[in-house]
Amino acid sequence: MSRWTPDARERLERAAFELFEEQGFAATTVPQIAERAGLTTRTFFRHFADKREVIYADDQFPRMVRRIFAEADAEAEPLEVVVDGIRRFADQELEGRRAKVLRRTAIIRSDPGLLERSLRKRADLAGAIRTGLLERGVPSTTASLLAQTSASLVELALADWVDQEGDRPFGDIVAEHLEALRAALGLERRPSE
Amino acid sequence: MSRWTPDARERLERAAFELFEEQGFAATTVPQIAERAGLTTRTFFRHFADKREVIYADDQFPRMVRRIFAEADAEAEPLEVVVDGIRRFADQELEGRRAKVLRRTAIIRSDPGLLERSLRKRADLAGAIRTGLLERGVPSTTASLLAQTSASLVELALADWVDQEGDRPFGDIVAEHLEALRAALGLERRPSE
DNA sequence: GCCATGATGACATTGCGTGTCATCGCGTAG
DNA sequence: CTACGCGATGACACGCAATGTCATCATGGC
Repeated sequence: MSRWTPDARERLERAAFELFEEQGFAATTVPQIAERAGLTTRTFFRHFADKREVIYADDQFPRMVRRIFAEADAEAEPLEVVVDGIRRFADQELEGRRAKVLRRTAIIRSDPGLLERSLRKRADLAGAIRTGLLERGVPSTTASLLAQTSASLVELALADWVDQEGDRPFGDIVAEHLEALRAALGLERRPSE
Repeated sequence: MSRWTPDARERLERAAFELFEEQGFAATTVPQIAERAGLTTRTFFRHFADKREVIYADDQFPRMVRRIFAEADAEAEPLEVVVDGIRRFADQELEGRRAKVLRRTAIIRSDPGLLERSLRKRADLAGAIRTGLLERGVPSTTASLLAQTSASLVELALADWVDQEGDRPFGDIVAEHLEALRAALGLERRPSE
C-alpha cells in the first residue's frame, strides 16, 4: 500500500496507552510515544492536537449524539429523546467496551491535566446535545439546561458503571439517576403508560 | 515593611489583565506579565500555578459555597439551601462586580485554553457544593446530581447575566432557570400534545 | 513516464513550567 | 546589640510541549 505502514494513528494510540500505564501520564514524553510507535514527534502532533488528546482517540460521544438525533422519534419529548437514545446506544456499543473504558478512566483519574481535558469532553457532549435539541425546536434555555443535565447524568453514570462491582447496564444507571434527580427537584414520577 | 512592595500578587494580576486585553491571552508571555509587574518570571509561578490561573485570582465561588453552608437553615431542603444561598450571595457580592466579571468573561471566551480552565472551576464549584451536601447528610448520588445541577444553573445564569441588555439580578435568573429545568424534567403535567 | 498529492522526516524555535541556589530585609532570641 | 532563622524574591539552567518550515518520496491520475 503506502510507503509507510498505514496505521500510524492506531500505533501512536497504543504506544501512548502502554506508556501512560507503565510510567504515568506526566512522566511520559511525546518523543517516547513516537519512538515506540516507530514515528517522529512531529508526526504525533499531526495526528493529535496535543499530548492529552491521544487518550480520546476513540471517543464515541460525538457519534452517539448524531445517532440519537438521527433516530429520534419526531413526537417524543426532548428529555426522553436523549435518555432513550443514550440507553439504546449504550446497550449496543458501550457494554462490550468496559475493559477499554476502565483503562482510559484509570489513566484520566491519575492526572489533573487529563481530568481537565475530560471536562472539555463533557462540555463538548453537552454542546452537541444542545445543538440537537435546538434543531428540534427546543427553546434555548431549556435546551442548554437539558443538555447540561444529560451530560451530568452520563458523567455520573459512567463513573458508577466503571466503579461498580456487578454489571448493571449503563442505561439502567442513567435511568435511575434521572429518577433520583427528579425526586431531588421535587417532581413526581410520571404515571406509567 | 518588606524589602519588596507587598502587593506582588495584585500587581501580577493587574498586569496580566491589561496585557490579555491589549494583545490577547495567547500572544502574551509570562515574562511580559512579570516585567510589567516589576518582577521575574519565576516569581509569577510562585503566585500562580500556571498562566491561566491568574485570571481566577479573585474567584469568589469557594467563599460563596462556604458561606452558603455556614448560614444554611438546618431544616431546609438541599436544593433550597443552595439556590437561596446563591441568591443571597449574588445580591450582596456579585451585583457590584459586573464590570470585573465582564472583563474576565471576555478574556476567557477569547481563548480555548481558558475556556477549558473555566470548566475546571465549574467542576470545583460542583465538588464544593457536593461536599457541603454530603455533610448535611444528603445521599451520595443525590448530592452529586444536585451539585452538578447547581453548577449548571450558576454557569448558565452567569452567562445570561453577563450578556443581558438590562440588569436583572443574578438570583432572579437562577430562579427562573430552575423553574425552566423543573418544567423540562416534569413530564407528568401535560394536558395535551 | 510525468506530475500533483499527501504523509512523513528533519530541523529549528518559542515559551511554559520547574528545580536549585543565592540574596537580603525583617523579626526575634539571647 | 548581635546573631540567626525565616520568607519572599532574583538569577540561572533545563526539560519538554507545541509549532513552523522545508525536504523527501511512494502512490495514483493524466
